[in-house]
This record gives sequence, C-alpha cells and structure tokens, in this order.
Amino acid sequence: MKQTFADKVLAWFDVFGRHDLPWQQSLTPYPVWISEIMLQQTQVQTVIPYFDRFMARFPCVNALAEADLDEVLSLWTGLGYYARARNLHKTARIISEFHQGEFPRSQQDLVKLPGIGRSTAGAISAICFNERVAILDGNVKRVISRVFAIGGWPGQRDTAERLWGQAEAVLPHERINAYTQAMMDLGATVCVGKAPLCEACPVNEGCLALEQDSISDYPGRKPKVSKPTRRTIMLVVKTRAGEIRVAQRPPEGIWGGLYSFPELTPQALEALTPHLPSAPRALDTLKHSFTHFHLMIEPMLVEIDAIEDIPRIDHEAWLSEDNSEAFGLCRPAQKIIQSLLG
DNA sequence: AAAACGGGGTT
DNA sequence: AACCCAGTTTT
Repeated sequence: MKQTFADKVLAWFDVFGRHDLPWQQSLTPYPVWISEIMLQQTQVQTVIPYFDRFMARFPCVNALAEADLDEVLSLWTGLGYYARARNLHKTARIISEFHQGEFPRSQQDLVKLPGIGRSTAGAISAICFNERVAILDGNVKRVISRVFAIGGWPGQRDTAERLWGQAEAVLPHERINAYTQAMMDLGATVCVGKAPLCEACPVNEGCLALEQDSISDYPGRKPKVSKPTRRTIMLVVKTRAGEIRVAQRPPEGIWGGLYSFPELTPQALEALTPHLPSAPRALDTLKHSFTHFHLMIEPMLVEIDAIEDIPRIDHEAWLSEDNSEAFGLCRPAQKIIQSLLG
C-alpha cells in the first residue's frame, strides 16, 4: 500500500514534530483557541511566556469573560494587534453567556465568533473535536502551494480556492488532530519561507516545486501595485507664545479621531490667504505612506500674535508645552510639531 | 520599502 | 459573495 501525502506527514510528525508546547497539554478548545490567536501574529518562542501568563490569570473561558477588558489588554501588552485581544474578550463573553461556557464543536459554528476565521475555526475543530476539516494558515499555504505547485497569490480568490481545495483533498481519515498540528510544524520548521530544508522534508519526493527547482516561486507573491501619490496642504497656526492649533478629525477614515492640522486644497489656501494676519510660510514637505497610497504633506505655517487673531474652526484645540500629551496626534502632526519646537 | 499575515467590514 | 482595509513584524 502506497503511503499517502498525509501518511508521510504524520510519520514525520511522530518523530520530528513538536509535542511539548504548552497548549498541547490538553487538546481542549480554550487553550487551543488562545494559542491559535496569539500565534496568528507572533512566533512560538515569543508566545510561550504570554500564553503561560494568560492561562494562569484566565484559566477558563468563564474567567476570561468575567475579566475587565483593561486587564485582558494589559496581559496582551507587547503582542500587538489589540483588536484581536478585544475579539478574544468579546468571544469569551458570547460563549459564557450564550453557549453555557461550552465552545461550539464544529468549524461551521466556530467561525461565527469574533476573531475566528475559517482557518482558526478549522484548527480548533480539527485539533479538539477531530472534525475532518482543513486549515490554511501561512505555514500550510507554503507547504501546499509548493508540493502541488499551486501558483498565484493566496490573497487572490481563485488561488485561495485552489489551496483550500487541495488542502481538503489530502486530509487523512484518521488522526486529523495530529495531522493538523503536523502541517503547521512542517511549515514552521522545514518548509520555511527562505531556504527551506527540503532534505529533511517527508514529502520532498513528489514535491512539484522542488522537482521544477522553483521553490522560491511559491507561494506566489502579491502583484505589486504602484501606489498613487497624493498631496495635501496642512495649515499650521502658531502663536508667538508657542501655542499650536490642531483639530480633531472625524471618527471614521484616515487618522479617525486623532488630532491633526486642518487640510486645505491649494484653491482654499489661495482664497484664505488675504484674510490671514500674516502670509503663510511653507515648511519642509514630508512624506507619509499608507497601505494604499503615499501622501506628500505640505505644511504652511502662519504665525499670529494671539489666539483671538484667527477665526475659530470646528473641533479645534490649542497645544502648548503643558498639554501636548493630552492629545492623540497623528504621526505627521507629531513630526511637524517636533520640527517646530525643536 | 515592501511583503506577509488572518480576520473584519462594506458594498 | 467580492472586494478592500488595518495594524504590526519580518524581509
């Protein structure tokens, strides 16, 4: 009987896999869930101390549900991505209040919970409940795309569909929990992003990318899109006493709720200039990059004698040396203020 | 500077 | 369902 893909992966796991990680002690959903969420964003070695502290303080889902969000966040400090800690807390309350403290036992139901997507739901369900479902985290994406030479960027819908389909096609019928952990281990320790250890790989025979000597082509990279560059003018008003005017931005969108300088179009600046107490002076242009575009910011400085010399604007606030800590300033505003005050 | 990451939100 | 977004680390 020929060894299947899953057979080889499982045999490898029994010898070379990691079996002693803190969340592998009991394969119950609470610790598996916590570890999966932490591992989404951080490597195993970093996660371990956080996981241990977290479990010591919140040993079960009800303990987490009863906690204040602030305390959850404080135990999360240093892990980043705090929205996920909020989702963790939210989900604990849902499970505690609406599921009698019991986790849903299928991927289909787990995925309805905040912060749990298809892959994380699959991991919990496969590891804890032996449900025969696939996972597709970053590790598994690498393994599957290479062994089966599935090209294209995984962020692309059709590529993701082919990866999920292939991951499901090779699932074993037994030991689904061990297999799920095995695939994550294989991607994390052997089929790594750069310089994978193909000699040590249990599925190197028949790995299409290896046969074609094209490992580095998989997974396919995100097509690079040239980001557009936009420009904006920011009006910086400063008194001779050193007070600086900022304005709170709307709660939605770029820098939502943060303080910044009012943005102007060139036309608006032109129309405004005759009404200003003194001519605006251009400060150094600064560049700020977002995920989808670059922004060239042209700050224009207007110096005035006193706050009363300039009309009020909506949501304004005046920064001085004493109170500047009190405002959440967007990055570019911080830089401009720094250059202004030295 | 750009990619990777896995999930959320919106249309 | 298809699309785009945010926040952070890694490359």
